[in-house]
Order: sequence, then structure tokens, then C-alpha cells
Amino acid sequence: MSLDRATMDERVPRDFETLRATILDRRESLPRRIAQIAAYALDNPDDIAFGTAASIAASAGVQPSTLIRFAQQLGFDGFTSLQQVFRERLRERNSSYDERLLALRAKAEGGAGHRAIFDGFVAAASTSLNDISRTLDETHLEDAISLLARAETIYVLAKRRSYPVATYIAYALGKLKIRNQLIESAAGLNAEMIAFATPADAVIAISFSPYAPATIEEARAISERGVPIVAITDSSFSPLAQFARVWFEVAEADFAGFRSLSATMALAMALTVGVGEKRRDSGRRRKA
Amino acid sequence: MSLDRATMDERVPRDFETLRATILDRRESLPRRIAQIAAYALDNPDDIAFGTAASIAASAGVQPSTLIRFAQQLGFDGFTSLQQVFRERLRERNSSYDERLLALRAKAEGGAGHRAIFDGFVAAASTSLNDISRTLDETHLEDAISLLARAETIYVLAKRRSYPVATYIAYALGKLKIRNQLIESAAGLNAEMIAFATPADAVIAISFSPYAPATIEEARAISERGVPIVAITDSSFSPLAQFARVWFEVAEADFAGFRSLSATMALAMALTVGVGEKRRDSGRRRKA
DNA sequence: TATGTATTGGAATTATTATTTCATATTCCC
DNA sequence: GGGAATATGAAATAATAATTCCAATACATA
Repeated sequence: MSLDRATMDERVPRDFETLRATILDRRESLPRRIAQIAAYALDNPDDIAFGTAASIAASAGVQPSTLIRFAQQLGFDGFTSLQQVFRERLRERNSSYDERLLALRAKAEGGAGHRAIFDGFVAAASTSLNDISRTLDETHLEDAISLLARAETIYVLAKRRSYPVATYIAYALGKLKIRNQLIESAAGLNAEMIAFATPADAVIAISFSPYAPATIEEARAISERGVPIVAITDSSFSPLAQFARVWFEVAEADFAGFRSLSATMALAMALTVGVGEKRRDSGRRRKA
Repeated sequence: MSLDRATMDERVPRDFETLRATILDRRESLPRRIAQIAAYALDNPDDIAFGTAASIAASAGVQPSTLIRFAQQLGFDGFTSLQQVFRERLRERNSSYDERLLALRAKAEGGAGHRAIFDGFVAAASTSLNDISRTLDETHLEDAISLLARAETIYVLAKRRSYPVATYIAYALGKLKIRNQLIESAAGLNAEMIAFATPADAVIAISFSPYAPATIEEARAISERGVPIVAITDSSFSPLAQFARVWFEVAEADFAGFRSLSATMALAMALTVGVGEKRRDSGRRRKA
């Protein structure tokens, strides 16, 4: 007597993500037609959720029995229970994006557990991304990228909360082989570092209220040397905005006293990669 | 000779909103049981989309035949075609968000301008947040927070792409007055730093493929000292997962070769603030 | 190349589910 | 209050759909 599949196999996937992972995992070892229906299922999950075994099989170009074998191979006892997973997915995802955000936030504010905290940060990040996506000024983006693309060295200036963004910019610039210098205060050598900057360079400065005094001071010093500044900050009253040649207003939502960085990150990456592209293009043009 | 209903009535509702309006409009004039199922349908559209005539009728407290009469009264030729409208709604609703994302991404990939690059990063961040929001394992979160809350010092270990997250964690832990130590390689003192760690401490380690060898090496060294590790990484094959007491799988979407950090950031913040809360709570309890 | 094993296609079977029917109850009007 | 029209419940029936089965084929192994 042999154990049946349900006992033998690891537990049957109950949610779509697990199912997806399982399929992707076994993809290589699946027979041809089963693989065919597997690919179809991941590509057209809605069809699986709503179709009948026959209609799905027809669309995927296999026999209904193959569809059932596929389900069984995954540990389900038939097509119907496989379908449940696809339906559940729709149920969970069905609420519109904004509704989901609201729900998340409500849960985060009302709820007690740590999951609620997590939801709060996700909601804050989503909101911020949404906002910046609506409000970003395209002209500013173009101006900033042009300015930065001309720079010999790009200095990156940010402290405290904004510092992670600065490190990411520095990392990305490095990968793109763009000369850059992160101005950090570890050894207190910032003043000397700044003294190297010339008007042929440029600065990306990031600071949010309450503005780190060091950032402001260094931004002032460097702008007095005639080095153009691109600033990311949170309002037109920001001292950074005064020194900047181009500046972006980014409103980050906050949760539990910590503001999201997602919008700032997205903008920072767009600037960085934008500069990378611009340089490649003009480099090519110059050669041609 | 009288015209039949289909000819008499205005066209049957083809989309959910029209259907909803029609029902609301006729509500007053509907017979009791039909009104009952009508109310149920508007309150539980998902059930109508997925259920069988019998199951829906049971939930709504009517007979299956009533359900069919309801459909016919609205001009459909049976329950099945009524159900189509409810299914279509789910399909569209579900795709609206994804489509928006896809559109963003398509614009980003196809489009030329720098705005497209920005959109790409926003899309990547949104996707990542979405994913993690669905897949995060709550138990892991609780375990990780408990583990970290017990630690005397929390060490934060991450390089390169993950380094920004580490700096943000360090910043947040600092603000919450939680003792922590960022393991950075500036002065090459990492080995010495690690030597201070004891099993009473804990580590948050972050690394994504391709895993920075230094991160892996240091994680191994520190785990051999018996210091528990909470890891954030991208797959169960990650070397980090092996050393970790608790680990999270975070799938970040990428754009233009740079992966988003938004999901990792959200998780990192949840861990940090979660630890802060837990400590406050248990501190209070101990005093009481 | 022969032999056993795994895979596939297609029809037969079984099950589930929608729909119809009809008897009964309720409502509304004269 | 009586009768017609409408509404409802419950079970019978028809339809649709899932599953199983078996023969045919492809594939791997010796």
C-alpha cells in the first residue's frame, strides 16, 4: 500500500503566491503539456478564476484532462480546488487601490499588532509615491538632469534622515561610473572636501524639516563657491530652496514619527539614471 | 399579442454600475424576496461572482428559483448571464491597478523622456510594496521583533545596495534610543567590531543577490559566535537565510538595472519601530 | 532496437448546477 | 369576501461541467 499524493507531498499551496512559487520552482521538470498549461495559468490567472475546465483547456491548447492532471500534480485533488486559489486571489485583490490604501491605513491606525505597524509604513510609502507621481514638475526634472550631466564631479550632501538616500545615490552613481563624492561628516573633513568643488561640478542636496544645520551650512558654503545645487526638500520655505539652482518639493507621508523615503528615493534614482543616460547620449553624439 | 420582456425593457445592464443603478432605481417596486436578493447582491457582489445559484440563494435566505427570477426581472435570461456582470466587474477592478502600473512601466520602457525613467522607478516601488504587503509572514515579523527586542545591542549589517537601508535603520534605532552598531567597512575594523558581539545581542543583516561576499562572511562569523540573526534577503537560496534565526523574503521589482528599496525599507522600519514599541511595553510591565 | 514507463488525447461517466414546473400562498382589487 | 393576478417554495428536470478511464503515443533505458 502506498501513501496517496496528499500525504506524500508537502502541503498544497493555499494562496496564489505560494502556488506561483511552486509552479516556477517545478517548471523545469514538468511534462510538455503540463508546462504549457502552467505557463498559461500564470499568464492568465483571471481566466483560470472564471473559466470552466473545458474553456480554459481550449484557450491553453490542451485537453481538459491535462488541466486536471496539472492540478493534481500540484497536490490539489482536482481542477475545482485549484481554481479556488485563483478565485481567492481575485477576492483579495479586488478592492481598488485607493480603497486598499485606506484599509491599510485604518488597520494600521486602529490595529494593535506589529502587522499594523508594517501596514502603516507600506501605506505611508504608497501615499508618498502617489503624491509625487502627481506633482512632479517635469521641467524641473529635465533641468536638474541637464545640470548634473554637465558636472565633472557630483557631490552628494545629506544627513540624518536623508542620509540613506545620499548613500543610495552614491552607490548608483558609482555603478554608472559617474564621478561622485559623498559629503559625510565622519572625520569632520567636510569643509576641506567642499573646498575642492568648483563651478564645473554640481551638488545634489537633500534635507527635510527639521533641516540639519550642517547640511544647510555646507550647502551655503558650496553655493557661495559658485557650485550649482539641485535640492530635494519639503517646502519653498526650506533654506535649501534658497541656495538651489533647481529644487524639488517632495511631500513624504509619515507613520509613527518616521517619514517615508520612497518618493525621495524614486526621484533620486530618476535623477541618477537620467544623468547616466544623458551622458551616454551626449558622449555618443560627440564621437559621431 | 404583447411584446416579450426583452423587447419591452430597456437594454439589459452590461456593466456593474448600470446594473447597480437599475437595481437601486427599481428597489421600491420589487417583490419582497426579490428585493431581499437584490440587497444581498449589492452588499456581497463577490459572492455573486463566485458562488453557485444554490449557495448564493442559501446565503441570502431565498430559493434558487428566486435568484433566477431576479435575474430575469432585470432582463437577463438567467442567473448565469447576471453572474457574468459580477465577474466582469472583478476582472476589471482587479486589473485597474495592475494596468495602471503596467501602463506606467510601459511608458517608462517605451517612452523616451526622463519623466519615463521617473515613472519606472515609481512603478517598481509600488509593485514591490504591493508584493510585500501580500506576502509578508506575520509570524516571522513577530518572531523577529521579539528577538531584536531582547538584544542588548543591535548590530546592523549591509553593504552596497542594501547599505542605505542599514543607515536608515541605524538612524531610526538611534532616535528610539535603542543601542545599535552599524557594521561598515570604512576603516576595515569590522572583524574587531564583530568580536564584541555576544549571544545577548542580535543582528539585522540585509543582502540581495549578488550577495556581497563581505556581508556573507561577516554574517557567518557573527552567527558562529552565537549571535542571533534576523535576515532580509531575496530567496531561500540566499546564503544569509542559512545563518539566520528568522529571515524575510523580499522581492523588489527593478527598473533600469536598479532595484527598488521601498519594500525593504518598509519592512526595516516596521522591525525598528516594532522593537521600540515592544521595549516600551515590557519596560512598563517590569515597573508595574 | 526492444521493452517498460510516462504522457497525452479523446470519449464515457459521474457530479454538480441552472433552470423549469407546478402546487401553494399571498396580495390586491372589485 | 371572492376571485384574479402575482409571488413563493420545493422538487423534478435539463444542462453543463468535472472527472475518470483507456487506448495510443512518445520517451527513456538497457
